[in-house]
Amino acid sequence: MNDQSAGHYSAAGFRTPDGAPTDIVVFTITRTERTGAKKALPLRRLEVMLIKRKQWPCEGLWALPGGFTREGETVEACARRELLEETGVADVRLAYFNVYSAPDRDPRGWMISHAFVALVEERYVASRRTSDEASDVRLWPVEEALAAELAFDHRTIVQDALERIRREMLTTTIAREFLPETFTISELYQVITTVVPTFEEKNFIRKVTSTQSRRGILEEARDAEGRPLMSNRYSQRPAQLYRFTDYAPELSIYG
Amino acid sequence: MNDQSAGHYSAAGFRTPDGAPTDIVVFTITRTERTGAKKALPLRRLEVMLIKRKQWPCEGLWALPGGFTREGETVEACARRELLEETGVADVRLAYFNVYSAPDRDPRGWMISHAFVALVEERYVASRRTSDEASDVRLWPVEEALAAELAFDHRTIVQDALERIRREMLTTTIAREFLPETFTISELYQVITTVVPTFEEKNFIRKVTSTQSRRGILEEARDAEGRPLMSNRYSQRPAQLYRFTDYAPELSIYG
DNA sequence: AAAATAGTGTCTCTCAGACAATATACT
DNA sequence: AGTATATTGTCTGAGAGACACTATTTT
Repeated sequence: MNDQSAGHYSAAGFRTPDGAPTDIVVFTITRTERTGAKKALPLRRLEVMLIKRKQWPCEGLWALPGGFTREGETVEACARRELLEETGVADVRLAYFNVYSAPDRDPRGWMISHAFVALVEERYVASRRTSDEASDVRLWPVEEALAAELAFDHRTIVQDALERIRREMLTTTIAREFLPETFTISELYQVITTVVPTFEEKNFIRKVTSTQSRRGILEEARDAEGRPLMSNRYSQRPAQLYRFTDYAPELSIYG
Repeated sequence: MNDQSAGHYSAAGFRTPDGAPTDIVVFTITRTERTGAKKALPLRRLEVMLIKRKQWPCEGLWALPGGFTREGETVEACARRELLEETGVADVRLAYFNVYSAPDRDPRGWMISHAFVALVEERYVASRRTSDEASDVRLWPVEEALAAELAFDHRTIVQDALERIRREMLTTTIAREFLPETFTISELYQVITTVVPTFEEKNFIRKVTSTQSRRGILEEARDAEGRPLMSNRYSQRPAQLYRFTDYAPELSIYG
């Protein structure tokens, strides 16, 4: 029985977990302007935020940010707090996606970990900094992170998170998390293919724009006088700007 | 610090959870043959398995089956074990779907619960029985269960599980979990509408059968000589039997 | 003028959706 | 024969997909 839990029910004297940590997979898309004077879309790359561990166990290995849930807090509150403490990232949307409970996953003992995923614009992670537990915080290209040796079972967690956002990128409007409020169709297409390299739609603009099939997920951006807002930031000819609506399409395999 | 965890790492002396229980939401579709000699589809109803609690806390209230994870077992193994111990249900597919960690969710202390959902044919739950912890085990029509006072936060958990299977019923082929190996289009349609009452497709047979839009999720059942297998169990004119293929369609809002 | 990217016209094929018509077998 | 359910025929309008063409701006 837990000596701090006097007065609490003991589950028939069973041993209880040594902790309920959280791990947060923070994805961002970095943008690198292409060299040369040509107007062109920037290079985009999907990256994941990792911290270098200072302490045993897995000292010196790169790991996901995260830490132990405290009494009186939900696991989501814990994830939010740890993300801020360890990396300085605040005010992001966190989505819970899985639990990791293999008995040998953590040499410190019996740890059942709760994994969250967050998608952020690059500027949100600009404020990242080191902390007591991390000697370094940096963004890793996802493929590199998956090829490296990470602490604990964090490679599996990153892999699972990646599969999750790939599915959601195609079935929900989470692309908006990586985009400014208004954007061109090319930018949207580029974001989607950055996360899901296998995505290919020939007539993307037609599909996403046509009355029926777009199902109203996008609307044209207009100024106060109702004139279409355009952008020629990445192109010669100005492109129409769009924004996501609040509409959430319902998908079905049956019709 | 946990006195049974001598030799284990202590998370800086933080208090640890008092348990990591699991809760399992078992859905089934009951079939009741309609009275009268007419050939007709049976009445189907979505039901959830609940047990009546024998002990404090929430004594006498209906609750989800579940229990505490033991050292050396994953939360999924725990869910499987508890389901067998408490209800006699074995060999079902369990899907993890959420964690419940509100600090006050369990009067016994700090309990972080892991919720699983299972879809089973009615015959799987025929073997249900009572146990040490449950004075009764029975299937509740889902709407009744959601209107009743359930133990802990189990009403919320059932609600979340229901939303989850409603989404999956339309986006995956989980309908197969409620159907025999071969079935008629009418049976499939009935299963879908039982779980998702708002589902309505006028020309369902055309959609699910046509080359393109069915995306190959169904195939006609045939006998050894290649003749189509038919069933007139629920109809005058025999209906073609189908089975699900292994094909998992990929959905997208972008095309 | 040439290049680069945005967007449109147009054609064909298929599907969605509606409804009528036909098929099968029970009462 | 009448009825209940399954399945097909047929028509129309709309979209998917391909590709050539036009538009706008920079170099």
